[in-house]
Amino acid sequence: MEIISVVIADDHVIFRKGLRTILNEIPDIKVVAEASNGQELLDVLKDNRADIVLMDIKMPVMDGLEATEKVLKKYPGIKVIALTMHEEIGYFNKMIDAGAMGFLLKKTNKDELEIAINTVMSNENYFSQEFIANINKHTMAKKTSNIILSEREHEVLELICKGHSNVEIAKILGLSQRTIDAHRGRLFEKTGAKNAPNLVLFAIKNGLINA
Amino acid sequence: MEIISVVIADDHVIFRKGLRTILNEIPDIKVVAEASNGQELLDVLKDNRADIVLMDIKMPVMDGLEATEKVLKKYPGIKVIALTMHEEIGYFNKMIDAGAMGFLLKKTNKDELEIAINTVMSNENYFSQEFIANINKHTMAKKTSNIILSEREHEVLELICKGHSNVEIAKILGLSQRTIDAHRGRLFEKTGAKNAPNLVLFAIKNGLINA
DNA sequence: GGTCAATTAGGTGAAAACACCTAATCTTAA
DNA sequence: TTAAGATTAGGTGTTTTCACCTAATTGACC
Repeated sequence: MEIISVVIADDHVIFRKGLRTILNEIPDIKVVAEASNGQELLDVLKDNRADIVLMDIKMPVMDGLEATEKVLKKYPGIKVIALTMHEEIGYFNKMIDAGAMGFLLKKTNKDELEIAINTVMSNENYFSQEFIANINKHTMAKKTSNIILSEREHEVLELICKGHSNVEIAKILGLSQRTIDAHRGRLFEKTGAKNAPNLVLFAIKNGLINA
Repeated sequence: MEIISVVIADDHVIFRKGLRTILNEIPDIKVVAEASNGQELLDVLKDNRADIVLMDIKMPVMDGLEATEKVLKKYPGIKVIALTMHEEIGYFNKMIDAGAMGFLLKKTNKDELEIAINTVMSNENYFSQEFIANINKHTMAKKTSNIILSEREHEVLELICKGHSNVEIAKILGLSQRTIDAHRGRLFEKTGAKNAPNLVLFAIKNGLINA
């Protein structure tokens, strides 16, 4: 069995230390480098061969989404496992599109880390149980992933999230209230939401607006 | 100089490991125990003398707020330092009331940890720079930090965020619609929101609900 | 050239939200 | 013990939301 080289990308030094400590307890796994954001990750990968990147999503300078795309473009052999907080579940599809092969919650443990790393090393996807549970809940309820909003709908959604009424939005966009009403209705249809708060949550979960 | 005994309370094992690793690198500091929630913390304190508790706020079973109150009631000599994510800034005042003497962001480092621990050991408060900066930003913008919601208000807010109507919330809580209406009105007053979407954003920005 | 989706906009009407008011009860703190 | 805040609930009335319709225009795609 060969040694598996892991690079950690996370902006919290405490979390990196903890992850490194735990991973180094696992035989055949070695943490070769750490990075505190996507840009740093690209830099350290120039000097370090890596099999796995454990990637946080929210990072300053360059986030995990962009970093995943760039890393996989330059180093297609590297396998990216996303490490996400509960709240960032909305990024699931985006990270899949970017090429991530695994998804773990940050409250994971040594055993799951070992399983996840071994699974993706054999070219299979690994998604944590709790994560799948949440995804299913979302997809069941509102098929989050398939929803594609038009530009106008997106625009209206943003203004709704900011707390503007239909009349206000109409004024801002220079349209009739009835038009905004129609867009809103279509947003409800597409997202499965039944009122404005539902829409706000949807938008935040899917990273459509910055909270 | 005596050895400072530290207990860590956080539900993320990776974070605990990282914190322990970093703290053990500091001379005169020793991590004597870990707990994954408030209840466990109370249990481990029965068998371990502690000078400092590094306390996460969001924890299952018993959160950091309740745990801080109970710990300080039983062991008034212990100093609690809150370790918080960016989003939990809204709990600042509550933790102060509960008796926390320090506040650190989870993206802190070894040097700041050392300073914070030494500061509270000499009976002074320690609040991280970024934390103070954020508090100010919020207070400037909308006095976020001063806003303290009552239990009921918090409960109603959560249900509003989930997209429930007043009638539904009334049914869920077994109250009159008018009562929910009153609570909602008070939420508007306190938060400065003017409609439900505003409330949802407020709640998410202050970590009051999990998106 | 015809179909499809997006964008625009209107009518109607029920339901919900939101504003502004009073007021009783209860707990907690000064 | 009084004052303050939390929780409860009602009255009244305006505004907004949301549902369910139709329908014209535009641009894209096959």
